[in-house]
Amino acid sequence: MINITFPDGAVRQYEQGVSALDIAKSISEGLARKVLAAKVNGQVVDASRPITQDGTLQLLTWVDTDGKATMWHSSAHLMAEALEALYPGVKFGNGPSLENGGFFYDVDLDGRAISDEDLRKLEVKMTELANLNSVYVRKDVSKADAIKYFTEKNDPYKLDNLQKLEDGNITFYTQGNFTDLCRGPHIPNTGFIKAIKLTNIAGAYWMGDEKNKMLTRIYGITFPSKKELDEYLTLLEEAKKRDHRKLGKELELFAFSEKVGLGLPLWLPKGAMLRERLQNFLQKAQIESGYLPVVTPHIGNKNLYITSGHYEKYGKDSFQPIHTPEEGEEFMLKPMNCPHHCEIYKVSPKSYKDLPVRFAEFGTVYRYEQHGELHGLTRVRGFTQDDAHLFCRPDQVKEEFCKVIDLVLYVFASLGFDNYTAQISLRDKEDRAKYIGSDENWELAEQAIIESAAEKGLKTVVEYGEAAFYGPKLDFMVKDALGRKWQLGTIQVDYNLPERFELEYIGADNKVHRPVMIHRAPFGSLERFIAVLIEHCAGKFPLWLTPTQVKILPISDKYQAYTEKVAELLKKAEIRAEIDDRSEKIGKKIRDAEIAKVPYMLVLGEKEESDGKVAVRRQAKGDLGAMSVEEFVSLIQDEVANRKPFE
RNA sequence: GCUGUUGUAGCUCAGGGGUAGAGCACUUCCUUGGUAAGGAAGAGGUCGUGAGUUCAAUUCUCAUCAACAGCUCCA
Repeated sequence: MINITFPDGAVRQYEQGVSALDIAKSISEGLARKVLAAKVNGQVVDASRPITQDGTLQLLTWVDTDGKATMWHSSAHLMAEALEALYPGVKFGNGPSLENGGFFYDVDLDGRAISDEDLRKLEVKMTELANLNSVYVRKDVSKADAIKYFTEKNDPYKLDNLQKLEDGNITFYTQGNFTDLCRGPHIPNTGFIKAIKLTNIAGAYWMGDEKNKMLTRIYGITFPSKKELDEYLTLLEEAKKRDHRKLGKELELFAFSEKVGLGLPLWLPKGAMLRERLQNFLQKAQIESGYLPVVTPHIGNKNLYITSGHYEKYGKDSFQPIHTPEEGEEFMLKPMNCPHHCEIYKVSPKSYKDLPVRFAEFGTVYRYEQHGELHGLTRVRGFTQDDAHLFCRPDQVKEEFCKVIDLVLYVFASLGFDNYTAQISLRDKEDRAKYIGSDENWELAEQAIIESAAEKGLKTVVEYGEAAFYGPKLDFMVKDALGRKWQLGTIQVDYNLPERFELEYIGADNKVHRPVMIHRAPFGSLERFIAVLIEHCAGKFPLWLTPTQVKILPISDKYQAYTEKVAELLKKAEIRAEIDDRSEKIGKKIRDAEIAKVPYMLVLGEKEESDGKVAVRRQAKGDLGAMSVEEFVSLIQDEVANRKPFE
């Protein structure tokens, strides 16, 4: 007999070799019908796997993240089975479940194109196969047998995968007529898959390497019932409504023009003013924290970037140099502010007493981003970084770094961003050739980041290979409406550029020393930050940022004089108000203001004029009743001063 | 850059080998209406661009540009 400990702490005895499914059945048949997989001693396994020794057990159902992931992974196998039935000879790459929900399978269709119509046929086939309740059967195989199987099947990708696996550690899973190389686990049988939606088709390089063949990637998602699928589809629709590209157009914040150029955003008046408020907000905080504003030009001599190393690394990803007609000198559109700031540092000799110095600039930079990468405001070719470079003594690095973390967290908190991930981005463990500088300096920089993050009690994840070429980073990652991850704030410790630019200061020992540089940008770029902000608040900006704070809605033009008087009072109180004096009914004016997501509406008619009041309506909430203009002004000013989120 | 999809009015979209349509927005007129759409009339498009097939192309074919989804990249 073995002892099984349940999540609630209860311990029960079972016969050795009992499966999670058996245990579920012993509790209730109903539960057994819902079990997708099991977590035994913290490891997710098939519910049918025999348990041979004492341990903890958690039965995984649809409510568990691991349960969902298992179901989606099994769905990928189901799709593969359907593909093989419809397209004999199809070759399979990898088919995992996805963190954001669903699964994909990369397949080689041998040049055949697949259309949306084909996806519908594939869904039908999958449903047909799912209804057969085929059991997912696990089988240990030797490497030789596995190679034989896929050689006969003529599947080079599976053979590729097999190469990396060790003998004795290889399993096949078979359901119905389909067998796959897979470590599992899987759901008990295909019957659990009740609702299927194949969402889209895209290309993907084999093993993620652009030198390899591009396979067809088919995305899908499945659910244990039709109802859940419908809910998912509704949620997707809602997410699309938050898309900053859609809202940016609707709210007249920014636009793009083919004539101006790809990835070069045009800020419309409302967007530009919002941007400026954001900029002023941060500038104020920075000045309070001892930053010194600097301004540098939009172009710089190519030699500047050769010195920094950016030219060698990113020359191809920059706009090509501009040549001066007389001297033949080469100038580049500024892709980074740091080299300029290094030169500012060098303008005057520095003493250890001068440090740290903190140069801040809302610097607009230009990068030749790959055509296919351009995406709304999140990935553009011209953007403004809320950049600053801190030059400090080695003994000051940690303190300065911690202060920057505080600033980033202050910015995020002020805007109600709480779903971020703090990511420590380190060097690639294998490929060190991508980076400049000595191992010693890298280790110092990495240590400084890790220690500072720990000191601030930040919950972090470590990602290897995500560092900048000159140093490691602490990145603040946020997801957009459609679940895509973007880097916003970033803090980087850099021992390398000071060396390349030969930056110096005179120490207390009267000797020459090298400062350490911290690169940092709490927003990252204003463009990307605003994009994420738009999606975060679904276009309903906090009152302190929103372009139009108040819409004044007279009932009819009889109240024009009173309307103008109210507008004048609001203007004096620095409240951004607009009058809707169209010859429309009040219902229409309200509807339009609601759709424009204007936070406050003032309805002005006979009653208000005679009482000297305003009838206040809050967007999405409705009538708040009448109050005096003074009361309304202090209501607004209070909300602005506290930087309340819109709700 | 790669793979796939799309490209019709300011916006959202329908249509289809015989040179175009809806709703919203816009303009004018009527209406002066109390918390999410009052009525009427009007204006607006060489159907992304270029070439080919055809008596005829916005519709079919090819190329090109752009947008979208994903991959690769991201100082």
